[in-house]
Amino acid sequence: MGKNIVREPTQQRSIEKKEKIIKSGFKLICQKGYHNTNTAEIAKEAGVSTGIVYQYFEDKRDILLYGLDLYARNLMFPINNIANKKLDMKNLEKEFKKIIDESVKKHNISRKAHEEIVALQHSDKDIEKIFEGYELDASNSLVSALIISGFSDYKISEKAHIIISMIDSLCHEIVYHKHKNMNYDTMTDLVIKSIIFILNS
Amino acid sequence: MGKNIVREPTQQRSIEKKEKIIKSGFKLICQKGYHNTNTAEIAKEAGVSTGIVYQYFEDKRDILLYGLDLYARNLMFPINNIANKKLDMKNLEKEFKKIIDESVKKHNISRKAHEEIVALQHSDKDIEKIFEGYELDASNSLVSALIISGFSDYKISEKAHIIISMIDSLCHEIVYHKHKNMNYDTMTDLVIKSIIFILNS
Amino acid sequence: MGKNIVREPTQQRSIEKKEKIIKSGFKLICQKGYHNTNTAEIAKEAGVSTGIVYQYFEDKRDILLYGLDLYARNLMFPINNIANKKLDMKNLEKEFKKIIDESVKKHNISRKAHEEIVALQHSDKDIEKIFEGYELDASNSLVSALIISGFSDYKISEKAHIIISMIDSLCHEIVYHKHKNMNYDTMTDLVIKSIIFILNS
Amino acid sequence: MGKNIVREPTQQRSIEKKEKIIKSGFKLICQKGYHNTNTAEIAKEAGVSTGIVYQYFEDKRDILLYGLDLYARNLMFPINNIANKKLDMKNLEKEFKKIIDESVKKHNISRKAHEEIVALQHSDKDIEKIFEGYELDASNSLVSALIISGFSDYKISEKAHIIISMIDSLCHEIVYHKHKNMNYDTMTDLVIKSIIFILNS
DNA sequence: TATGAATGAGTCTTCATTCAT
DNA sequence: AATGAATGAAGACTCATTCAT
Repeated sequence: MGKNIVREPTQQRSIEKKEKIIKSGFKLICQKGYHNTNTAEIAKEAGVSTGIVYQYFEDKRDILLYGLDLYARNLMFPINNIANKKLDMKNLEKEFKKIIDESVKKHNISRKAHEEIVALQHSDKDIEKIFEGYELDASNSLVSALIISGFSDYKISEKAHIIISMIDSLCHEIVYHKHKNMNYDTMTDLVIKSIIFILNS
Repeated sequence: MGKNIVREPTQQRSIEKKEKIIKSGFKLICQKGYHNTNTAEIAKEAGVSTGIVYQYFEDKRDILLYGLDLYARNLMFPINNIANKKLDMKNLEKEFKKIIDESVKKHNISRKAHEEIVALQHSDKDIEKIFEGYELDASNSLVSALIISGFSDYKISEKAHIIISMIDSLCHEIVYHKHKNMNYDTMTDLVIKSIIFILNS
Repeated sequence: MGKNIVREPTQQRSIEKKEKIIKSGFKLICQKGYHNTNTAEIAKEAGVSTGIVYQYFEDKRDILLYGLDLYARNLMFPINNIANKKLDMKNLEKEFKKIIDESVKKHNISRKAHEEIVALQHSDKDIEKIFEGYELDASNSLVSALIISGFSDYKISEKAHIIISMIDSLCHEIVYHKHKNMNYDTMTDLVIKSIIFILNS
Repeated sequence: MGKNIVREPTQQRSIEKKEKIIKSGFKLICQKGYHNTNTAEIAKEAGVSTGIVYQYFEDKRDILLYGLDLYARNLMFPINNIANKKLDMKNLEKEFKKIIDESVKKHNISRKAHEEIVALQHSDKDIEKIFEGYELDASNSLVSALIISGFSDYKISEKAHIIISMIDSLCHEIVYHKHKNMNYDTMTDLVIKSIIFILNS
């Protein structure tokens, strides 16, 4: 009967506790998967009792939602950060090298986490919505940066999407380095050249 | 906790029954997710009793493993099919258009299934291994096709990897069409041109 | 997601098991109250595991509902049994004495049970409905018996209702004998005379 | 498990606070049932903190006990009010009509509350005792009124008990009017006549 | 071989009660 | 005296796995 009352913490210590739970929960979920992580573990990891969790969160899923909100955007779509940044057209290679480097740096989320998060999208409509938003933002972000920088908007959505995909794939390869025989510098170089090629198409 | 005795069926009817369970299990897992599918459902879908499942399979996970083995390679990595195929160098655009079209066609696995399978990789070391193998195979497949077709093997692994990523991303976009405002013909065209650019780099 | 599948037992042993659970559950609920009885106890009392309970019943409440259906009508409204019975108009006192005696005998449900059941009505709309039906049946039962026996139907609903209330109160007093100083024969006699007085009003 | 130290408030403000908690608790328990009302809600309704509740009360049940003590007697047994009142023997019908009307008026406690309170009796020995006292008081009350008014004390306890039961049943019927087709004036009339008949038996 | 009833450990969630401040 | 955050035991329910038939 009637939704549980979820307290919105106002005191500093409470806010910290809530964040601790989100952090611990998100960490464990990323490490072991949502279904393999139980609330007791989350509470223990956060150093609180199981009961308190339900004063800050609707339910287990709610913890995840907060976690995504706090950590996922940047981790999953670091390209968002370049919005409204003007690119130096004379040094496009350098510019994209920088973007890729930053993306790799931001991609400091474990491979497991990344895949778990991707997977969670489809078992939950809300999560799916969140991620569609992130993707759209990333795309728009790049589009606006390109237009500000003077690129024509000819086929710009499609170009942006392909570029983001390429950068994303490259980052995954570099960060998770599944294929030991791959030369990442070579790959990066190839990707950057392709991006510039695409932009000039 | 001693290992369950799992019978390896020899009779035709038994073999069919085992395959039916694998098929039903894989189907349901793809549709609803591994954790949202229980063994009773799988048995029911397969038209067998819950008990019999454990005569053919170690446990629930085992059904999935068999399912992946039977169905995942082609569904997840359709590019595997081009191994040892010689490409017509004069009509590379057409050749890659054909590869992409086939990939899209093979990608007829639902988005849910795809994401579920991706997710499962990280909760299970064995599944992860299976998929690394698939990916490697896909890469090797393309590399060998390219070499047979006369391409130099200069940076060939890296190129193949990027190309596969691009085709994969494109397929997802086309098949799941998350972004309604994207023109897929334009995208396909851009991707093909980039691939050729990469190959000629 | 999707209601649990509740099996309707067909085999004799299963039917017995289901009835055992209902019986045990109803017994415990009557003894200790619905909220003070947990599913583990019910299962233990019935000699089954907790899991099996949920193969036969939707949930804990469902056990109660079945229990009411099986046991409550007669226990709570024993007067139902006189439907379509012709009363001997020459010996009305005897007839009602018999009805009261039978009611008392049938009232072999504990006071606790009775009160718990009454209480449950108001926390559950379905249970309330069930009991309204029982009450109505009891009333109709008496009305029809009276009319068959030749009583005029003048104010017959109101009379029947008052009579049933009186018998009910008397039974409770006799069965639960809260008031030690009460002479039940005297009370019964008074009640019977009042009933006849009412019928002749 | 040592008994909680419960402070007996002496200051005016504290006394008011304690009463506020009792009132709020009793109100909520009557509205939603004892088991569906939690201490946090009671505290909130009373405008105090959850912690303070345990300075005034042993436990949750204790609040209820106080509530019953303060509010239940009159609500459940309005006939108590006629104690030591002399009845006008020439206008007995009018007298009992008045008693019934007052009882109905006093019965302005919701049906839910009434049934909840009845239910609580059997899950708790102390509550049971309290109610037995109330009932006895009601009975004695009527007996004394009758004797003062000149009735013989022949079978007087039994008569009083039956009369109280009849009035109680009538009130419930009128107040909760479960049976839509019942004419309450007719019923009241019948009941009064029966009462007088009983008294004259 | 096959059935499907049965098991019981494990999970999420609630809430009376306590305690640091 | 008061607060309300924190505790943790307990309960309903699920489901992979086993077992009697």
